[in-house]
Amino acid sequence: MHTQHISTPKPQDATQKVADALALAIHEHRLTPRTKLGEDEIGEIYNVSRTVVRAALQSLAHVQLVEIQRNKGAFVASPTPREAREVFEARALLEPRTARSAASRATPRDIRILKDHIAQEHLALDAGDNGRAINLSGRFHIEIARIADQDTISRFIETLIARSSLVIALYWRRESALCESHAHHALVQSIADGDEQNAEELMRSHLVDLNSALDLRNRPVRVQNLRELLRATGE
Amino acid sequence: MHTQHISTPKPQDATQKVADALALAIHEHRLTPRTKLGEDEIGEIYNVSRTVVRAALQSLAHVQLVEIQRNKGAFVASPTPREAREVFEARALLEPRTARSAASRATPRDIRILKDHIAQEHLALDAGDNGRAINLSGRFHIEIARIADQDTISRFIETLIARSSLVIALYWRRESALCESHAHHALVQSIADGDEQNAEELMRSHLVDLNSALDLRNRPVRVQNLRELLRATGE
DNA sequence: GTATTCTGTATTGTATACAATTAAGCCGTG
DNA sequence: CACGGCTTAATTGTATACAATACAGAATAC
Repeated sequence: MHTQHISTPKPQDATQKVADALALAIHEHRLTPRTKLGEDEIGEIYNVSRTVVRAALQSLAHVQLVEIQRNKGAFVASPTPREAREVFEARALLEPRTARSAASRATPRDIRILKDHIAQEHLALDAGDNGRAINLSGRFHIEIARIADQDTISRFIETLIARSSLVIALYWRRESALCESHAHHALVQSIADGDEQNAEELMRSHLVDLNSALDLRNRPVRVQNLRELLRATGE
Repeated sequence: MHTQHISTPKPQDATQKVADALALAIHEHRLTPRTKLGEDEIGEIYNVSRTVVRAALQSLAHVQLVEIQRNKGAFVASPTPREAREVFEARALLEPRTARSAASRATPRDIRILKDHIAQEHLALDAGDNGRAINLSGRFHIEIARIADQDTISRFIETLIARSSLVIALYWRRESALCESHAHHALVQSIADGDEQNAEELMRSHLVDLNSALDLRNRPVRVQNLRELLRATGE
C-alpha cells in the first residue's frame, strides 16, 4: 500500500481514492476519534492538492466519519453516547428487515461470498489484526444489505456501519470478546436455508448482543493528538 | 472576476447557501430532473467561484438530489422507477416508527408548529403555488422526524423526502389530487393526543396513499434541456 | 447525401495563489 | 507570577490559472 510515490498515474477519481484510504484507516482504527486531519498533511501523504483533499474530507463529513468545523478544520468524528445509541437503534430498525430480504434472495454465489467473509474474519482475528477484523465484520453486514438488493437502504446501512466503527473505537468494553463470528455463521446458515424468519431474528439478536458489548457511560478520550492528550490529564 | 469586492457580506458558509438555494429550487420543481447544472452558470448566478459551486454540487450529489458524471458535469437527478419504489419502501420502513415516537414526545409547541405547517400548506395550495406546497408537505414530514428526536434517522428521512420530491416530479399522476392535507391533519391530531398506535398507523396508510398516487410505469421525460427534449421525439 | 475524421470550443478536474480566520508565542503590566 | 493584549505563524476559505476531457461543427471522402 505504499507504491504511490513515483508516477501517480491518476487513472480514476483521485478524490475517491483519498476518501477511501482515509475511511479504511478510520475503520481499521488506525485513525482514532478526534484526530486532526490537516489538509496539507494529507495532501502530502497522497501527493494530491488540497482541492482534492478537501473534497474527500467533505465526502467523509457527509457520512459523519469526520467532523468539519468552520475555519478549524476536519477531525475524525467522535460520536457522543447519544449518537452511538442512535446509530445502533437505526441499525436495529433497518438490518433485521434487510436480513430477511437477503434470506429470500440469496444465490449460492452470495452464500459463498458471505462464507468467504467469515473465513477472512477468522484469519484476521488469528493474526491479531483487530482493525482488519472490525472492518471485515462491518463489510459482512454491508454484504448482506447488498444481497437484499435495496440500494437506498443499503446506503444507509453502510453509513451506519461506518459510524459503528467509530462507536466501537470509543465505547467497546474490552471485557467482551471481540467479534462473535458464531453469530455471523448462524446468520449465513439461515440465509442459505432461505429461512427468512430466522434470519431476521438472528440479526436482531446479533445487534442486541453488539449493543450490550458497549459501555456508553464513560467516554475514554484516548486521542492521538498529544496536545489534546495532555489537556485531558486535568480531568 | 465579477464584483466580489464591494458588497457580498458573506457572513456564513457560501457553499451551504448555494446548496440550499439549489435544493429549494429542486424541491419546488423549478429545476426539473436531468437539467444540466453547469458550474460557471451557477457561479455567475450566485456570484461565487466554481470552487464553491463544486462543493455545493457534491453535497447535493451525496443526498442524490443531483448526479455527477465524471468529466460531464452535474445534473438534477432523475430517479428510475426502481429508485422511486425504493425511496418509498424506505420511508415506509422508517416513518411510521418515527411518527409513533413523535406522538410520545411532542410538546404543545411542537403541535403548534405542525399545525402552522399545515396552514401554510393550505395557503400555498390556494395560491396555486404547487411547488411551494410540495416543499411544505415534505417539511411537514421532516418536522415530525425532528420531534421524534432521533437525529440519525431524521437525517435519513430528510434525504428520502428530498428524493421524494424528484419522484413526484417524475411520476405523479395528475389525476390524483395534490397533497392530501386531510391525512396530515389527522396525523397531527393523533400526535397531539399522544396516541402512538394511531400515529404509526396513520403514517403508514398515508405513505401507502402517496405511493398509490404514483405511476411508476411510464416515465415522462419532460426536460428543460432543449437538446434532450428533441432527442426524445424519436421514441 | 451520408458518414467520418478532424479541429476548435466549451466544460470539467486539478493545482496554485491570495485572503481571512484562528491559534500560538511574546511581551508588558498589575 | 499570573494575566491580557499584540504580533506573528499556521491553517482554512475562496478565487483564479492551467490541464485534460468531451462535445459540436466543418471539411472531406465515398
